[in-house]
Amino acid sequence: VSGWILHVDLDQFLAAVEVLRRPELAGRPVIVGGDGDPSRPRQVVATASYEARAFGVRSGMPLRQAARRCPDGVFLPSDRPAYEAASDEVMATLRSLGLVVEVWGWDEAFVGRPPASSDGRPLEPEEPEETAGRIQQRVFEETGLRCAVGIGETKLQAKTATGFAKPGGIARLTRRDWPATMGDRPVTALWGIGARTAARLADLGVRTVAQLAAADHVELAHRFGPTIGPYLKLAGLGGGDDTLVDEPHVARGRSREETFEQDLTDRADIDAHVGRLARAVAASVFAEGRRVTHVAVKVRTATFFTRTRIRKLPAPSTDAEEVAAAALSVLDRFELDRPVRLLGVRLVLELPA
DNA sequence: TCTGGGGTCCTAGGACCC
DNA sequence: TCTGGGGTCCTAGGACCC
Repeated sequence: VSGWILHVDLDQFLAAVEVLRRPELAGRPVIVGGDGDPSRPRQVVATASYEARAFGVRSGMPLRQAARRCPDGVFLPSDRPAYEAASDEVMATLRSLGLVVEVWGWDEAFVGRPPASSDGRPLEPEEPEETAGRIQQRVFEETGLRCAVGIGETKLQAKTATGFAKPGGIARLTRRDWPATMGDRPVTALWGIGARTAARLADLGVRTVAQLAAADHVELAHRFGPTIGPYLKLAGLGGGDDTLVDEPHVARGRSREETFEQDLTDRADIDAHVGRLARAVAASVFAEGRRVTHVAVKVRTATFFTRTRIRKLPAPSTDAEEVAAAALSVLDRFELDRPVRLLGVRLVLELPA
């Protein structure tokens, strides 16, 4: 692409989709997550509308806690197919504007203007804010959804700028104003740096973005490895990837996991659930013509102790019964002597030639 | 009022071979 | 018998993101 990278992020995506099909919910605190019943445990908030966030409801919060904070909230079950359909519509709208689109999850995309239109004519130069405005207008017209747009020279700058644009605005962040805008912020303000990495950086005396930008890259490589180490310093400088890949994403794996409302203690139950999960994931990948190379099983006990084991199949498989049998054999390698809270099956997929 | 589900990528260490 | 590297494959776990 030429020039700018834009990052498009849909506002309160799941809640917005729900309000679209139930307009009477507009302006009300809407909380999407689990099966929508906040009286049941072991479910969390997927997305809260801004009205609900005003009550302190956040993503990842247990639904029961959300219900306490926001007793008049409208609790709705998570409806994946609806969100996938809405997401597809948004991405199609972005492409219809002649933009290069790299999809980044349900509710995000990096986009850029190609150097020439599809008929080969060079495009007129345009200020990125103008492009951003057209994106917001068209996405709203076509889908009824609002989005924030960040503008930068790299993906990191654009994505960071989006944080300043929410909700519904446009913001630009460049190499030039990066130090003044980001320098004093904690390193966790950077995409890809979480609490763990921040704690390890703090051991080196690095707490702010400016300190990270000035850190010794040899020391970072030594402490964090040859890939992550150099990336950290680059992130401190606001640099990094500035290319867009508009090929459709090819999934590396697919998984299904389930937290049980009541812990499982009976081995026959555990086997039955693992078999069921394995067959379900296998069916969904075989429906897309993919082959399975590895089968992984995840077990979380009542104490939240979580372990994963994985086995490579002798040859790539398209046989659901073989996958289920492999999952059960992997399960056999666990010591199942504690009540089980969660079971999961993940399949690693062969990359298409 | 304990802690979802679905992903991706990276690193470390052991096994094994030359 | 001991010792050394390098390289690849495999699994487990860590970390992060939406």
